Amino acid sequence: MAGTGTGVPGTRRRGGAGGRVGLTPERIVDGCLALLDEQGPEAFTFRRIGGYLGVDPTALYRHFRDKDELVLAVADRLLARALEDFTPTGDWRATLTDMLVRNRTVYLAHPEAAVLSVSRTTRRAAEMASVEITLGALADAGFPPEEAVRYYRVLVDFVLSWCGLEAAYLTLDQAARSGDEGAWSREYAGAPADRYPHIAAAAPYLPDVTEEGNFMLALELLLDSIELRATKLAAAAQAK
Amino acid sequence: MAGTGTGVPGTRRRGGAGGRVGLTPERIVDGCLALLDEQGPEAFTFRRIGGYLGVDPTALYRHFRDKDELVLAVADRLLARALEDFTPTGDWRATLTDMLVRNRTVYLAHPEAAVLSVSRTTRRAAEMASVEITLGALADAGFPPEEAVRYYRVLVDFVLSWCGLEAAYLTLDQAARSGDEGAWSREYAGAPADRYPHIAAAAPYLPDVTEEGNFMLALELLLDSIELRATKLAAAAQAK
DNA sequence: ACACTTTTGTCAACACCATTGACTTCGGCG
DNA sequence: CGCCGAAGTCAATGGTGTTGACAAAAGTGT
Repeated sequence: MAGTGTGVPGTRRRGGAGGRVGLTPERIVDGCLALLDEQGPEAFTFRRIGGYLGVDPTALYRHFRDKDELVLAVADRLLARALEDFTPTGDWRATLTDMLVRNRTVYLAHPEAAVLSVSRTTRRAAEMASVEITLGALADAGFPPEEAVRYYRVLVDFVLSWCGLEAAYLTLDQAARSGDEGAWSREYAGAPADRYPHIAAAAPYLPDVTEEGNFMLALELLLDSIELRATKLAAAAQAK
Repeated sequence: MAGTGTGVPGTRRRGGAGGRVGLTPERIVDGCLALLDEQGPEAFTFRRIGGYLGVDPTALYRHFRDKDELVLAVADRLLARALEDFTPTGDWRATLTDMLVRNRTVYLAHPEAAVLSVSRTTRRAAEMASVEITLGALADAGFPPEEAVRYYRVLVDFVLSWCGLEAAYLTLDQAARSGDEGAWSREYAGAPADRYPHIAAAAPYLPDVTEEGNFMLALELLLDSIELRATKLAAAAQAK
C-alpha cells in the first residue's frame, strides 16, 4: 500500500495523498518548542499541544505514532540546531569544548525533551556529524583510532548523562525544586559539626558552585587528562 | 503536634499512636524495591504498590505525603545500601574510587529505582554520610574546603548522571533497545567512508568499549586531573 | 465530471494515573 | 471505660496517553 501511486518518489507528498494539509510534522515540532518555551515542561501534553495548535489532540497521532516518537523528533531538531553554525577550528581542544558546550546549551534550553532523548540514539545526520567532528578532533590530538574511540565514548556519555541530570533537575516541579535546591546549602549548613565536620567546613562554599561552572570544571578535568595523555603519546613517539 | 505525648522520644512509635501497624515506611520501601525488580519501572504506581502489599493504594498516603516523598525514600535506601559495609582506607584516591564504584553497582542493580532517584537530593542520613566521606577524602588529598567543594560536586554529579544514563538505558523496552544498541556499531560501520572517514576508521574498535570499562576510564581521567592538581598544590605549599 | 481511495481531523470513550475528602475501624492513654 | 488520634478503606475528581468509529477534504483513475 505504501509506495503506490504514480507520483515522483522523493517529493513531499507523493501522488495520491489528499486531505487538508494544515498540519505537518515540522509545524508540530515547532509548536512544541514554542509551547515549551512559553509555558513550562508540564505543558508537553497532547491535549495542550493540540489546543495550542488549534487542533484536536488526537490529530497528532496522524503524524506521530505515540508520544515517544514526538519527543524523539523534537530531540533530533535540537541536535541539528546545536550544529547549525558550527565550524571546527584548528585547535582540537577548543573544537571539543565548543561542541560539547553547544550540546549542553541546546539541551538545557528544552529540558523535558532532553530528559527523554539523551538515553536514545537517533543515528541520523546530525548525530553522525557530531561523532565525526569529535573523532576528528581526537585524531588531530594524535590518538590512533582504537584509543580515540575510548575517549570519544567517554566524552559523549559524559555530556549526554550530565545534561540528562541537569535537565531532569530543571524539570522538577516547583515544590520539589524548592525542597531541593534551596535546602542544599541551608540544610547542609545546619549539619551537626561533630558528626559531619567536613560538611560543616565546606558548607559556606557550596552556594558558590553554579551549574555552569560545575559542568565546565568537569569538562576541563576530563580534557586535561586527555591532553596529558596526548602529549605523553607524542613524546613516546618522538623518543622512538 | 509532632513530639507530643509522654512516650520516650526516639522510640519506634511514641506514646499515643494508635492504629494497626501492619504498614511501615520501611516495609513500603522494601516492597517498592522488590516490585521494581520483579516488574518494570511502570509498576511504580500507588495502585500497583498497594496491590503488591495487599493494601489500599491510598493507605500509602498515611506514611508518605505524595509520590515524590516515596521516591526520595527509595533513593535514600539505595544510597544506604551502597555504604553498608564500607570502610574508608588511608588512600584518598582508593576511597573515592571504591565509593563511586559502589554507588554505580547499587544503582545498576536496581536500574528502575536509579532512574527515579539520581536526579533527587534526599538530604538524609545515607546521603550525608556519602558527602562526608567524599569531602574527607578530598581533604586528605590536601585541598582546602573551598576547592574540595568544587571537586566533590563534580564527582557526585558525575556518578549520579552517569548511572542515570546507564540505568535509563537498561530500562528501555525491547523495541527501543534493539533499535539502539545493536545498530550502534552496525550502522556506524556502514557509514560512507568518504563522508565520515573518522567514523569509518574507528568503527572496528567500537564494540571493544564496554560500559564498565567506559565508566572506569572516565573516573580515572577525572581522578588523574584531581590528583595532578593536588600534587601541584602541595608543591606550591612546599615552595612557599 | 464522477466515483474512489487515501489522508486528516473530530468526537467519544477507555484505562490508568495521583490525589483528596469523608467514613470506618482500631489501639493505647487518661 | 470513654476518648481521640492514627491507620486503612471507599468513592470520586481531574488529569494523562491512546484507540476506534466517523466525517470531510483533496488528489487520482476512468
